[in-house]
Amino acid sequence: MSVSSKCYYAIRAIYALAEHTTPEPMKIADIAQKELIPIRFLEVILGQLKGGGFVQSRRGAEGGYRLAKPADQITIGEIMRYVDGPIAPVDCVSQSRPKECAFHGECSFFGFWGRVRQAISDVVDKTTFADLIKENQERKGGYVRDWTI
Amino acid sequence: MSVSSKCYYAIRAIYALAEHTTPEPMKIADIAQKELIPIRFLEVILGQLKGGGFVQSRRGAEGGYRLAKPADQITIGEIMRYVDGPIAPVDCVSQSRPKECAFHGECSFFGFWGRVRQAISDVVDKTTFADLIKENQERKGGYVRDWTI
DNA sequence: CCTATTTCGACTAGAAAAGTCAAGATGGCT
DNA sequence: AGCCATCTTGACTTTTCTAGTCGAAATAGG
Repeated sequence: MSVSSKCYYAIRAIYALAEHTTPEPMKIADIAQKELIPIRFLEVILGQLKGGGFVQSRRGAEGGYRLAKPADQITIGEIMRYVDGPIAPVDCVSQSRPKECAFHGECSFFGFWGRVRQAISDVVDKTTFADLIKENQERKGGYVRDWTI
Repeated sequence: MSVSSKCYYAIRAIYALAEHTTPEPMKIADIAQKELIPIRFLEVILGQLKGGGFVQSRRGAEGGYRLAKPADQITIGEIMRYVDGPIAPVDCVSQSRPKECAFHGECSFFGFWGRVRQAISDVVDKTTFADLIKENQERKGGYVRDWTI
């Protein structure tokens, strides 16, 4: 029941990009340093995330990465699914590509595993990176400036 | 985020023993056949479960395994933890043996992973094997005879 | 004593995870 | 145009875990 380190790295990389509000893209080396990710491995991961449409890159000097969409439109669950595959304790209760097990419709555990999967989804699919950033600003600063009118 | 097949086998083995209500112990071969578990692998698993105090064994002819305590006193979560280790998406939020990560108290994800772990625990630690058996009797038979007065 | 059965530890093949590396393509800057 | 920092790609390695397998010993009942 645990997330691969690759997946956690991916999540942290996205988080770093989400916190990086200035317009120029963020360099791989900066992300790696901030989030303590092996730089060569991070290259691989960012390449994958680009393929999934989560980040964009700019080459050349002054190049780097930035988010492809606003942080409040990316959930943690999306990234977990994209990097680690379906979120399901056993294959037969996967939402996206359920796999029939040997017990077909007569499995005594189908309902149970379904409830486990739902419990996880309820957390990870309802949390966006914007939510996390806000949560941490509150925790650190004690308050968050609210710009809404 | 998935359970090892060893762990799922262990859960199914316990379930088979819980359903086996006659007094004599149940043979490994019978459990293996009923739950579709490779018999040699099941030997390994039952040995481990015995070490954890979940099952008892009797050797020799007419030997076999039986539960060490009633089915309503064994939760799925216990078995999962015993076989697969702590139930936690990342090591730092494990209840039993949390492992400090490189970010110490300043981790932006600590709260989030904690909520994920809690969501899972809320399901697996509150479901006993007796609950599962009852659920399946209701599903199959349409009703369950209630022997309580 | 004999036999069925459990028990135990060692062993292994294969896959996946985690990370490394080198060489080439690209784009901004001077 | 030329330089250089940076991204891009794909192959490669190393380590760890998974999912078993196997053989021999111990044991209990008949």
